[in-house]
Amino acid sequence: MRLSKKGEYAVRALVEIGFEAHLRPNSLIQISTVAQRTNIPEKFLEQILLALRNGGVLKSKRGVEGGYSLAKDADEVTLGEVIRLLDGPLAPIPCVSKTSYEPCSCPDQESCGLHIAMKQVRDAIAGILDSYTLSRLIGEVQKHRTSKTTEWQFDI
Amino acid sequence: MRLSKKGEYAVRALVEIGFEAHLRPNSLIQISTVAQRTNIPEKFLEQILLALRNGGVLKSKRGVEGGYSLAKDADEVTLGEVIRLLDGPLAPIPCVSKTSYEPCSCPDQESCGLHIAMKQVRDAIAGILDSYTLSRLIGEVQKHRTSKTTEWQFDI
DNA sequence: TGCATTCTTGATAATATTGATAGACAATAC
DNA sequence: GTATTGTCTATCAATATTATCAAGAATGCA
Repeated sequence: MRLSKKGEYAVRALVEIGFEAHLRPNSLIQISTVAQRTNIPEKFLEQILLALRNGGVLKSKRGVEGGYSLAKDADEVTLGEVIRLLDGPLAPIPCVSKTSYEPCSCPDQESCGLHIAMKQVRDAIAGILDSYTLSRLIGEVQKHRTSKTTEWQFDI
Repeated sequence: MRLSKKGEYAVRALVEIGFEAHLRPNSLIQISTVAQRTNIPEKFLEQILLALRNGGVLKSKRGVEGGYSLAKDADEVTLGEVIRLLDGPLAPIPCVSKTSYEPCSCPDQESCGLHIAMKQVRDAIAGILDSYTLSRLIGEVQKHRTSKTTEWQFDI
């Protein structure tokens, strides 16, 4: 029942990118900067940001002064969307997935107890993650950061 | 965010064992029988049942007429307990796990957006699975089975 | 133009996890 | 004492995960 590092890094990087956009609208942020601030291996982060770009969450610009920025407003990006992009379906087992259903090996799905229970789990997870927007996340982070350390604000 | 085959098989096997106990109290059921009824590879199932036994969910008896049965009442076994035994913590990331916490690599956990969100996911998953008893599951399965096919009852 | 910068792409390596199999061993009932 | 059934340990193949490398392509600027 684990989120992969990819999914974890994706969310943390997005928060950083979204936070930057919040501080300096229309600015771009480089992979290397995000990697430094988040402790994510740079080359690995590269792949992740690319996936987010291809998934329509980020947009990018190459060359000097290039970098990444959000492709849409932060309140149109959900955690569910991000995690699905990097980690695939949210459902604990494929036979309860809405977005990518696959039958399981049990003799009869209708009477399969696991199926019945996991449908509820799936709905709970999707309910939380699909309604959790990046902007909400950034808001929470901001609250913590600004209340805790002031010098941080100048550190950027 | 996936449940492993081990976890999946464990639940399905337990339902089968519990169902048997419900039909014939004090009876034992053999690995091979469970394997046949559930389509689970027998030798793999062996390991799983062993883990459940060592975890206190099942008890066993060797030799002729031996087999497995529940070690406690079906309404004292929860899905959360079973899945933790086979798959480890329910938490999507270790830094929000209550049963086996581990710090993550993010610069500051308190202000980590992922942390904040995943705590909610963890609570939702645990809330469902830790209150979902085996007896409830068996009840659901029984409803489906008896309402759907009658011949099945004699098939055992 | 040429050059530095930055993202893009594909390949590859290292490691961990998963799913599964094999075989020797121990207990039980008859 | 023998057939049956669970116990335990080792091992394996396949796959997924995590991460790195290197060559390439776009961009801006001198």
